[in-house]
Amino acid sequence: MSQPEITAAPNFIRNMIVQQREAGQQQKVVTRFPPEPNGFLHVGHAKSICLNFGIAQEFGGDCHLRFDDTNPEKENQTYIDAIQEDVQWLGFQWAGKVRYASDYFEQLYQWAVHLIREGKAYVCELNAEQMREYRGTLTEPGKNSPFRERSVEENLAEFEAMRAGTYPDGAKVLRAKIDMSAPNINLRDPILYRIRHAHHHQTGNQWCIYPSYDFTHGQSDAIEGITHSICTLEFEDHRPLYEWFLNNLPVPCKPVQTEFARLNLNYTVTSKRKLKLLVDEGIVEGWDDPRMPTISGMRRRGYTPKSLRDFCDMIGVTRSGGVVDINMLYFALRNDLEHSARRAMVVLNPIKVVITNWEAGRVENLTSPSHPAREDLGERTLPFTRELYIDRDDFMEEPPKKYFRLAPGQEVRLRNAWVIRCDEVIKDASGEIIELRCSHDPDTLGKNPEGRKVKGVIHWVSAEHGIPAEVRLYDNLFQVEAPDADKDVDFLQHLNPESLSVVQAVCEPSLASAEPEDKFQFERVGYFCADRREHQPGSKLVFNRTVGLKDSWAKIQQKQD
RNA sequence: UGGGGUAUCGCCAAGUGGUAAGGCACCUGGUUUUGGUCCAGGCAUUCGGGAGUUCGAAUCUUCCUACCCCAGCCA
Repeated sequence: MSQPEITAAPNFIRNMIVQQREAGQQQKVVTRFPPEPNGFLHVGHAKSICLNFGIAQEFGGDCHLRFDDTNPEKENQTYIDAIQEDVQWLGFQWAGKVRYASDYFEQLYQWAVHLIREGKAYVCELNAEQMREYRGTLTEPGKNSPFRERSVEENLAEFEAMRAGTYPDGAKVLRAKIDMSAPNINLRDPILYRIRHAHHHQTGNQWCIYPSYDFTHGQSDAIEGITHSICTLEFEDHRPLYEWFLNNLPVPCKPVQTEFARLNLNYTVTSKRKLKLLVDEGIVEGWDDPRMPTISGMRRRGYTPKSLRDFCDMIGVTRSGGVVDINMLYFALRNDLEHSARRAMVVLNPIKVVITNWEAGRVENLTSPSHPAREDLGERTLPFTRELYIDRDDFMEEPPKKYFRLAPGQEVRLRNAWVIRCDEVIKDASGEIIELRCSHDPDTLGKNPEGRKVKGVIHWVSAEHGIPAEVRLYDNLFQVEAPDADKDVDFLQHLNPESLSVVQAVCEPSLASAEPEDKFQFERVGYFCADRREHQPGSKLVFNRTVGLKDSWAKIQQKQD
């Protein structure tokens, strides 16, 4: 059986590259994925990763991993390590070594000096508040800084003094001299360098001035020979500035910036600030909490790299900003897991069943394929005994119409085993059902009973052989489609109080040897993944619910209500 | 009210002057020892709105409307 392939549709960026190649303009393709190491990567980054690495792959080019590390106060090595792990886990490998914008600090400094010499940059001593006033507003032009016309010599000396550590944080900045009345605010003499007496994770205490994003990104692209600098829409306004630097500096080449719409997913927040808040406030257990839309969270939840890649292929790449339905993600997930996950029977909410016409002590070792369509996955043994557990959901004392499961006097198929009939319901003093007494039809193993149709099939586990496991049932972290849509309502108000519930389940014995990150379909229930951090084979079993199976019975029930 | 963008089915998205692909979701049937998977079928006389050009427009022109981004010494 082959797995259905989801292939990337052509998009405007790929089309552009194809056209460039046909026109003989751009033979080589070099892209880059440029995260700032100030947080963990999330599903939105996955889209960018798949795009940048995917294009390089498709056109036989390279994709670099470059940390955009120009703000030492917010960045650290933990993020750098996590980001690399995430990219590789997703299935991509960058060309050459990991790169850092900070590798280019000296070159950037020299280029800043070049601009000063050309009379295109100056040291400004306006403080932050004054700077804001001078900048003007969206509708009013700004006005020139009183420091704008300093001499080249003075600017050179001042900039050198900035680098030398002569001034405290915030005292002065280096600005480009462009146009304070430009309708595009980014062109109103943007800041090139600011003073930050901070330790940098890569360059240590070598620098106390740090270049801004705008002064760093395009030039870094040029240094690396990037041909296509792909970024999200909010940087579109920066493109004139990106090009201004490339046009005014002796750079080795001129990369071209192209923007696409970032991913929005309903029931999800994808803002680093908000994700960090969830972590810092202890609302989730960390960046890799299985409820987080971070790549590491999704990994721990049980997503496969392929499911994420498929999802990115499905949603496409455009310039129109929409909101993708999370069901698309779930589809890509289930689609991959359906094919790759081994099957197992696990009872989440056990109720005891006694097979009255089965001798105590008798054990029948039944077997079942680990996957209905993949012999290569082997089979497992399912011991059948007099006492079993089934799920409480699979029994109803007063079943509604179309309920195919177990009910008094009604028959049901035990998956991979016999058909049983419920003869008696045992309750405790409070009226709660504690046991079902059933009889099995010994002539129904591997074949249908004669003369009657048994439609329902339920899963079960031997009470004697079943093994306990902690099962974590995850659901959406937010209960509304757009948690951060309303600026006046804190997005935390929309947290789903039932995003996690923990149950003690009983598993079929084969699960005892599951390794961390092994993925299973608990038949009729959903897909589960042995927890990467806490699951211990043979001793402490911990499974995370990745996503439930589609449940058409639930739909029927809803309609009946 | 300045600048930059975007508008095609509930959602994503092809389409670039020749008469609306596909996927998700949803709905019908069929198969099935998972109410899963799979299979078959259905699901935009219409492309944000108006006017115009044309034999012919989602695609061209024009006017309008809605929404998104920008006033960090963040990226």
